[in-house]
Amino acid sequence: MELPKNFDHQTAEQKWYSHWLNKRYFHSEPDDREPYTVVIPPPNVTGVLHMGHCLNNTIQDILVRRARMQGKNACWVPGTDHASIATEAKVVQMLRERGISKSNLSRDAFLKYAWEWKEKYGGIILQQLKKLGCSLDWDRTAFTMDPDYYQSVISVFIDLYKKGYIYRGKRMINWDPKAKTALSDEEVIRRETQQKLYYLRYKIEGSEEFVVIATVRPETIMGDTAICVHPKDERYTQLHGKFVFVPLINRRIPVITDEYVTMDFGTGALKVTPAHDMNDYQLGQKHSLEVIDIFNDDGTLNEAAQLLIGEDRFEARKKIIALLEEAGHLVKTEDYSSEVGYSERTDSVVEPRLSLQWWVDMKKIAGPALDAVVQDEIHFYPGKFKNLYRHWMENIKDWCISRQLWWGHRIPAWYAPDGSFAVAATKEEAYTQLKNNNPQLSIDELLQDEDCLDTWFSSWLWPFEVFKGYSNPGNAAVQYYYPTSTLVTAPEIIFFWVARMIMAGLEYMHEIPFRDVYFTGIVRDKQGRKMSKSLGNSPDLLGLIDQYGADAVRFGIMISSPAGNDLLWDEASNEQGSHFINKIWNALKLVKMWEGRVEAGVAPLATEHFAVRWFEQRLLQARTEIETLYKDFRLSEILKTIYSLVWDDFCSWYLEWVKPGFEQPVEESVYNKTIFFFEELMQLLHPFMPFITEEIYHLLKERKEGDDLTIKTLLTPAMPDQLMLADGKRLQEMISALRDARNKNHLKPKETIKLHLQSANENSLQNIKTILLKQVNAESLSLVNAAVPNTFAIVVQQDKFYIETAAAADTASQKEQLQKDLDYLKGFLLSVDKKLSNERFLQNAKPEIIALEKKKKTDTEARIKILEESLQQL
RNA sequence: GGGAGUUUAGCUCAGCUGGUUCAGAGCAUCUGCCUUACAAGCAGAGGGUCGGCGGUUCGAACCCGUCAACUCCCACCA
Repeated sequence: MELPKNFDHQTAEQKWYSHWLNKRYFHSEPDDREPYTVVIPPPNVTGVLHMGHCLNNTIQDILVRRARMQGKNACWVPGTDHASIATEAKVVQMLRERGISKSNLSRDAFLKYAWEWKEKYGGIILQQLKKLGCSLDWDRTAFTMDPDYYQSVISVFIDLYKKGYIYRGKRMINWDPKAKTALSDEEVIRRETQQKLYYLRYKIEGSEEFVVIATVRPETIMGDTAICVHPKDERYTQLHGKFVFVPLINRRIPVITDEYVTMDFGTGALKVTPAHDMNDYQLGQKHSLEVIDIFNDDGTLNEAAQLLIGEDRFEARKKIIALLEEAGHLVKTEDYSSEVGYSERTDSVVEPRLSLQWWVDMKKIAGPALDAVVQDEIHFYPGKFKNLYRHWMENIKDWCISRQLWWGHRIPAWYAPDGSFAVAATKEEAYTQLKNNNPQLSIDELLQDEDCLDTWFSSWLWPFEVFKGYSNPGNAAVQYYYPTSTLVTAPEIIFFWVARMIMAGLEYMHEIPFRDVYFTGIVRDKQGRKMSKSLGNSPDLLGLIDQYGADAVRFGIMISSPAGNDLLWDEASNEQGSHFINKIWNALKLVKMWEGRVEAGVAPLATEHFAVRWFEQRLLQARTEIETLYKDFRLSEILKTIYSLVWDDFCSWYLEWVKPGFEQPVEESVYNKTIFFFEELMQLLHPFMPFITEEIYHLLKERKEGDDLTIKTLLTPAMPDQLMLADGKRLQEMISALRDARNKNHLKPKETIKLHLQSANENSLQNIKTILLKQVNAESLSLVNAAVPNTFAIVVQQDKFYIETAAAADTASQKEQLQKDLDYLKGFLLSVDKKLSNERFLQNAKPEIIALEKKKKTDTEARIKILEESLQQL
C-alpha cells in the first residue's frame, strides 16, 4: 500500500472523531466495571476556547482515555455554566447594539432574549472541545439552568434557609456599579493602582484653625460623618470632643478617637465615611455615626451629596478637587499607590456599599469540608494547595449569594407589603406561610424577590447534579458515578468552586464529590505574562489546531506543563509536536516498506533477536515508569518518557538494528514483533495524541470491525529484565563511542573500518556482533588478546576496541583523549578511596552504599589499567 | 502586614527517601552528513561554583539558618 508522504491531520481528525462518536465509545452507562468519573469544569456559555481550556481539557481527556484503556468504565460529563453576570452583560450589550435598552424591557422579555442568545452561542465552546479530540459523553451534556438543575438549586436554597444557614442581612458588600449588582469577595480582584492622595483641611468649630486629613476619595466627603484621630496622638488632643465642618457643604461633624487610626500615615487624621468604606462603616457602627449614602446604584452622585448630583464618581472626583482648591481646602496632593478592588467580570472599580442581601453562613457548613482535605480524604495535586485551602477555610467569611441580575436562578423569597417575607418553592406556599401572621394578606400582593443567585451557588452542585443526585436521589447513575474520581481545574477557582463543591457534596450526598483534585498551572506567554484578550497574547486555538493538528497542539501544551506550576507556552512547542507526528509517520512508512518482503528464517536469528529481546524489556521498563508517573499525575513527564521511548529507543536504536539492507527480506518473527511494539507504543501515546495513534494503529495492519485503539485494553506491565537492559546499554555505548571515534578521525561515512576487540566478556558478543558492525560501518570484528599496532584505540566500559582504518591513526589526539579520560578516572578513584578509607563513612553509611563504592573502586581500577596500557602502547 | 512558592546550561524545566559516573532532558548553538523511513532528518560535540553566605553530616543541588531576587494567594492603613 502506498502511504502519503505526510500525515493528513485534518482528514484523520474528522474521520476518527466521527467514528468514535458513531461507535458510542465515549458514552457510558453504569455496569459492573469500576467507574472512572470526571465532570468538566463547566465553561461559561459565553466562552470561546482559549489556552486555559486547552490545557485543562487535554489533561482531563488524557486521564479519561487512560482510564478507558485500563478497562474502567470512563465517564466524562460535559456541560456549561449559565455564568449569570458574564452572560447578562453580553446580552445587554447585544441588545444595546440592536438599540434596545434593558431598562425598557420586562424581566420576561429580557429572559427571552437571553435564552435565544444562549441557544445560539451557548454550545460553541463544546463544539470546539470536539476539535481538540475530547472524549466527552455528549449524551450527558448538562447546563446549570436545565429545568431539573434549576429546581435543585432552588430547593437547596430553601433547605439551607430552613436549616438557618442562609439569612438576609444589610451589610457592606462589594458593589459593581457597571453591572449594578452585588459581588462576593471572591469576585473582587485587587490590583495595585496609581492614585493621588489629597490633603484636605476641615475647619474646626469655634476656631480659625483647620484639621488636615488625607484621602484618595475626595468625592465622598459629602458622606463624611466624623473625623477620627488616634486617642494617644498628642497633635490632636485639643480636638477631642470638638466638631469640624465638611468643606463645601459645611456639615457639622464630630471628631472621634479610635485606635484603628495609624498615627504615622498621612496626617494621622482620618475622614470617616461609613456609607462608602468597609472600615469606616465599622468605625461608624462602633461610634453610632450616621450613614449617608451619596451614590446611586450606577456610581453617580445622588441628592444626598448636595453637590455634583448626577455626576459619575470619577468625574466628580476631578470636579470636586477643582472646587476644593478654589475654596482653599486643598492643602497638597501626593502620588500614591494602593490596592483597589475591581469587578472580576466588568473590571469596573468596586464600590463598597451598604446593602440588603442574602448570605450563606459559611461557618455552619465549612467544617466537614475542611476536614475532608486536611485528613486527606481528598488529595490535592500539587500538595501545596492543601495549605492554601486550609487557611481560607479556617478564616472563612459569609458568602453573599444574591445578585441584582435577571439571568440566573431567581431567589425563592416572597415579600408581603408589610415587609415580611417567606422562603418557599412556590408563591402559594409562601402565601400559606405568611397568612398565619397576616390574615388580611391577599396572594396577589406577594412579590417575588427580583434578584437571582450567584452563579457559584448553582455550580457547587455540579458533581452530583449532572447525575440528578439531588433532584432524583438514589438514581442508578449517581449511585454509580458519584463520588467522581478526579477534578481537573485551575487554582484560581479553588475558593469559588472547589471548596464549595466539597461543602455541597458533603451536605447533600454525605460523601466527598471527588477523590483527587489536579490543579493545572496558569498558561502564560513566552515572556511570562498571563494570557488575556487585552494583551492580545492569547493565540487563536482553533487556528492552531487547523495549522498544526489537534495532536500537535495537545503535545505542545502537555510537554510544557508541570503540574501546578505556571507554564510558559511557546508556539514552537506545537512544532515539536508536529515533528514528532512526522517522525512516527516515517517510522510507519519504513515498517510498511517491509510488508511485501516478510520471510521466515531469512536472517541470523541471534542478532535480530537481541534487538527484539532488548526492546521488549525496554518497553516493560518504560511502562512501569509510566504507571508510577500516572499515580502522581506527572503527565508532562509521561509524555517526555513516551517521546523518548518512541524517538530514541524505537526509531533510533531498535528500528536501525532490525532494519534489513536495501530490498533485503525481513525475518517474519521480527516483523511481527515490530508491528506489535509499534502498536504498544501507539497505545501508550494514545491518551495524549489520539488521532495519529488511532490512524497508525489501523494502518499497521488490517483490523476487524470494532478493533479500535481507543477502546483497546492495556496490558499490565511486568518487571523488566535488568541484565537485558544492561546489555542493550553496553551495545549502545559501544556504537556511540565507535561513531565518535570515526568522527574524530574524520572518517567519511562510507569508509569502512576493521575492528579488533579485547574484551573480558566475549560470550555475549555473538548476539550483538552483526548489529554492531552495521551500525558503525565496520567490515569485520576480530577478538584479540593484545594491542594491535597502528590502530586507534578506544575504551568502552571494560571493552577495548582497536580501530583499523585506511587512514593513519592520529596518535597525538588519541593520546590526548586517553590522558583526559585517565585524569578524570584517577580523580574519581581518589574520591572513592577517600570515602572508603574514612572510618566514619564505613560506620555510618548503609551497607549497600558501601558495597557500591567498593564496586566503583574495582571498576575504576580496571578501567585505569586498560587506559594505561593503551597509552603505553601508543 | 500575613502566608506560600520559585531561583539548576543561552531558554524552558526534571532531579522523588541526602549516597549508582549526579550535575540531567528538551529547545537553542557548533561540527560532519542530502546514508532508499524521516533535512520536520541522521551521527556527534560543547556548555552549569545547582541564587549568595553560614551550618548539620562520613557525604548536600537535596536538610537547617540567613540574606537577596522574582511570583502568587490572603488582609479594612485612609
